[in-house]
Amino acid sequence: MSDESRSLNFIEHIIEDDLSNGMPKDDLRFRFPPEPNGYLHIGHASSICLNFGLGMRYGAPVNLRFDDTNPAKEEQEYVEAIKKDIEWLGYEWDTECYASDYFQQLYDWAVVLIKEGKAYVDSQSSEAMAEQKGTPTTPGTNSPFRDRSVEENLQLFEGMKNGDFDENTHVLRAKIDMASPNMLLRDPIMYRILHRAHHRTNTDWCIYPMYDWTHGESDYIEQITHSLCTLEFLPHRPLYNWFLDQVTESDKIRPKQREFARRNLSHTVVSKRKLLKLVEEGVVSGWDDPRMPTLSGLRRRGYTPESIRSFADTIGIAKRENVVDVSLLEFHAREHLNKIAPRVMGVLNPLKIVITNYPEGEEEWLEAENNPEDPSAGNRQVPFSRELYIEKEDFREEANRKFFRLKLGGEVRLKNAYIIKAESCTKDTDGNIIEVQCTYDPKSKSGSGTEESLRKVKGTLHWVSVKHAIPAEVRLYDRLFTDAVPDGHKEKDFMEFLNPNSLEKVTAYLEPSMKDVNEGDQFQFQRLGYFNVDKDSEPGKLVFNRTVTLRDTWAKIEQSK
RNA sequence: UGGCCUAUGGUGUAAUUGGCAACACAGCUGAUUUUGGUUCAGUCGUUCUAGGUUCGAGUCCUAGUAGGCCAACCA
Repeated sequence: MSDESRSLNFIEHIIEDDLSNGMPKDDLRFRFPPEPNGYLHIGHASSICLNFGLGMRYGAPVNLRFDDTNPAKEEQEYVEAIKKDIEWLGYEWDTECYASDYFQQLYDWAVVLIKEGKAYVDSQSSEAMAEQKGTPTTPGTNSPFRDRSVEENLQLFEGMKNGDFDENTHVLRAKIDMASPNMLLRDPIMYRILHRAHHRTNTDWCIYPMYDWTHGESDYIEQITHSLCTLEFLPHRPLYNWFLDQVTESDKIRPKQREFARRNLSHTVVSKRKLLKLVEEGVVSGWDDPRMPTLSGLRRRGYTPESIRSFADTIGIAKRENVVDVSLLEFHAREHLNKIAPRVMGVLNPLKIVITNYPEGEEEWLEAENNPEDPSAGNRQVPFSRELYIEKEDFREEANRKFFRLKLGGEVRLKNAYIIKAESCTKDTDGNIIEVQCTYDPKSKSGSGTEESLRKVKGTLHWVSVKHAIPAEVRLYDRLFTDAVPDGHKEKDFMEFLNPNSLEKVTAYLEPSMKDVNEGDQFQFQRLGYFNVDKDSEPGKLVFNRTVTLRDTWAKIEQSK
């Protein structure tokens, strides 16, 4: 992938600077460090594309490291889901690592810190410690246990490790500065007691290291050169460096943490906590509900990895707050799907038309192009007969000349078939149009080359033959939230902005070529949008998801009225 | 109100590091089209404010304003 024309983002500038200041290119190493406590979402995709993209750009290894220091929240299920998502995106990690692999090393280093008088066991309640911590505007005060002897600390810490104490009775703290203007430097907790089984170390440990103590040291152990994280960790950087100072040897690479702004997507939320709430409250069917901004949801919805990668590449990376409009993501989906999705005809909202001058009982199979963007996709046959379905919206009894569709006395082209003219229509007792009687011009057959077939008529409609149509469930999705930034309101909960119409299920009628499709297959239903086969499909009962509609300038004209 | 970060069209991101503010999306016009799709052409619109340094400032300095982050035994 050559992208020489693309300008560098600020992270790449930092790396280029390091390189020109003598860092050997071969030293470069990155990592993607998810916590296995939830599913990856579109925000993570940016981070994945950043780190793995850097790896590809510089030919550097990228580790996948699970930040699994909290057995209370983390599960193996998430590990598997995360690996699947990264592979799906098309990236390969160098080494699969776990912070839990480093528990012993971390413990040994903690003992060293205690011996050097740089860490101590505090035996207060969390409330008491919180109180002593002070506030951003007032300094904290020292813990009464801050000056315990090294021997006592060592003994207590070992007791903690051996499971001699209950949870919440002791913690190990770094001895830094209770008056620091940076709250994180006010004697941060390094270890807490947790009598919990860990998904990998089981019950080997009764104490678990905290994020700050773990992350930088893990980077150091793996010899990561550039540890990239989101902006909320920026105040952690001095602490990251302080911990690194305690262990770094001069002949080894000292990782550097740099921070970028997390990407927000409009009309959704990207926070594991909020997404979890949607799942738990049954607002969506699960983490992979096609309305979810999770990678598994987007995948099920029909977004391709290519489209997500090009999206991530386009929005780039920077340090300011941002809300990327979801229409940009949709653009990338359409751009890719337009190239690869075979075209088929399907009617979502059927209206029956009868071609009165077409012989009863007769049918013929017409040639249809599979993809005008890709001639190698070939052709297929679609059946034509006397009774057809078209979209309800494609017929009006009367309409002005801007309406390029079927109206009484007017002509349209049926895609791949004939030119028809609407002669009359029938209504039910409520006045709803239930059938349109049309005539066709037998000489106007598509591709026949006749003078009639070359006539220009303004509208072209998609259609299916009633007799040959396959009914299928089609799920039409809309934005999950009605507000562009549902969690951006101080007084209102994001749940108040849920879109009640984010899912509509209809029975559609599809051309018979769709009989043998498989889960995940993607199509363009002509004039409607891109759809894929959902995993809920069963033999004889197809289910489709609408990935995204086609660009619809007609809808815009209608809306603006 | 302590510390830190950020501020460029409607949105996102650039600007050869102090030298003509650009790219994509969205919007709007038009052309092409057997998808009101695609494609093509065009168009709209931008450096938070006030000072300062400089021949020259989006970029550097000062002050202000606005937004964000920080007081979990979460990450």
